[in-house]
Amino acid sequence: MARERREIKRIESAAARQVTFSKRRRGLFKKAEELSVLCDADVALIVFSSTGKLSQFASSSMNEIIDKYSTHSKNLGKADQPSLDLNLEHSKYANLNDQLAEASLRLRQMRGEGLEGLTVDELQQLEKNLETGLHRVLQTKDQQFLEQINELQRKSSQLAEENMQLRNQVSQIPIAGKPVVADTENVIAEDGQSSESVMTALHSGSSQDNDDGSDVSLKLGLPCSAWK
Amino acid sequence: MARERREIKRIESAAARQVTFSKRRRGLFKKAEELSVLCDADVALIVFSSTGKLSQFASSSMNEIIDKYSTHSKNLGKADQPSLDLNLEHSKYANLNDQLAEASLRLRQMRGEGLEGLTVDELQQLEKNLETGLHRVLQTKDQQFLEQINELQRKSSQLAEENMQLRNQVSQIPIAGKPVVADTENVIAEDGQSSESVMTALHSGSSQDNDDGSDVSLKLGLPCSAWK
DNA sequence: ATCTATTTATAACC
DNA sequence: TGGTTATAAATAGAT
Repeated sequence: MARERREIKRIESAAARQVTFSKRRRGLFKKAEELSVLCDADVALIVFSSTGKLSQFASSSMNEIIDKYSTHSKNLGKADQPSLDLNLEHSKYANLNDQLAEASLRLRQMRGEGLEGLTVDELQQLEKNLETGLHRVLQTKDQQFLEQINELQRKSSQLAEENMQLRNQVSQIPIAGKPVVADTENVIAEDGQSSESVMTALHSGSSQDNDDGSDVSLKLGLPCSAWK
Repeated sequence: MARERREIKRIESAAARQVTFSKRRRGLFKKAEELSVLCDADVALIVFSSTGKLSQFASSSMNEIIDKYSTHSKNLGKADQPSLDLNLEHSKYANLNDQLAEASLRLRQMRGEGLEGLTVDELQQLEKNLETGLHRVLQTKDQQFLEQINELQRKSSQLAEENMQLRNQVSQIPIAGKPVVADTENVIAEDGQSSESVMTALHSGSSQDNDDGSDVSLKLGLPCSAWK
């Protein structure tokens, strides 16, 4: 059931055998439990690895099942007492199961499924919850965008400063020909302007123009993959 | 593992349970044998159907494996029951617990809580889900309002008709004094008008003016508690 | 342990 | 029960 079909025959390599044992054992136990739950069957599974290690599963109690098995061909079906432990475990389990079912139902309803049986009041409550949730999600998203923008802005300022220093250094290298002072001033002016436009976008349209916010990084020449 | 995922939970329909039992039991036994052959393991599998029928598999001899199992159990402690069930119950329990935690987290997030750790992509997915859910909830609510309105309209028409018949009867009772014909005509005209206004509300503002829709029943004199 | 390409198992139908 | 088919799971082999 995989890359290649594997012949059902003893695996010679001890390492491979161990790996397969581990994987298949898990699957076997899972299926044993599923059968017992789905079909209300009593299942007992005992496995000894080739190294002699024991694994076991029993849907109720191993001893109980083995007893039942032993006496099955014989005569008496004796009344076995369900242990206190089992009952307790079962009720805890059932309780958790109920909670999970409840949570799943609510999730489905929030996704807009299974609404048929709801009253108008319930629908309105759901609507309110959804609107609240949506609002908070949008707020959080906005906040993340703002943080990204701030971060990008910080980086760009830093880069601009480094840039200026580098240009200063360059300008001090004696070169025959034209001076570079005018060039440097030009660059500083450009940086100041772009930084200010970012600030503007940040304060005016932050709650609606998030996607436009993403473009800021492009303008700054930083790749999208650098986000988060 | 099929047309649809099936929740691992007791199948209520006896017929379906029987079919699933038969199919899954075959699969389980097949895998038990494969494990024993591939990995040179000693495997014993005992299954009692919900009707009490026994099926078994043992890679060597069932009694031999059971004996080996008993020996192991003794070594691990006299009371073997706790170790068996507890481990299994515990893993089942933990698994359920995980599922519940997952569902709760998602619910919280849909309610807009615990969003701090999410990436922008995750937030946008959440936003999309919320919008879809909200849209479906609104649609369902609208539909219920429409149904209520239709029902109220039907009732009001019926009442109006009864009313007219009653007035007809009343008008035929001989009374000294003024005739009642004019009065009757008046009432009929009023009913026609009110019915038409309901229709108008229904077709024009159904998707936004739901709260106004509730008032229709008040105008018609039906109590809110009669809804649903 | 984690990741895919494949093989199996199997749920819903007949 | 015994097929058929679309899908969900398991898992072999590689990382």
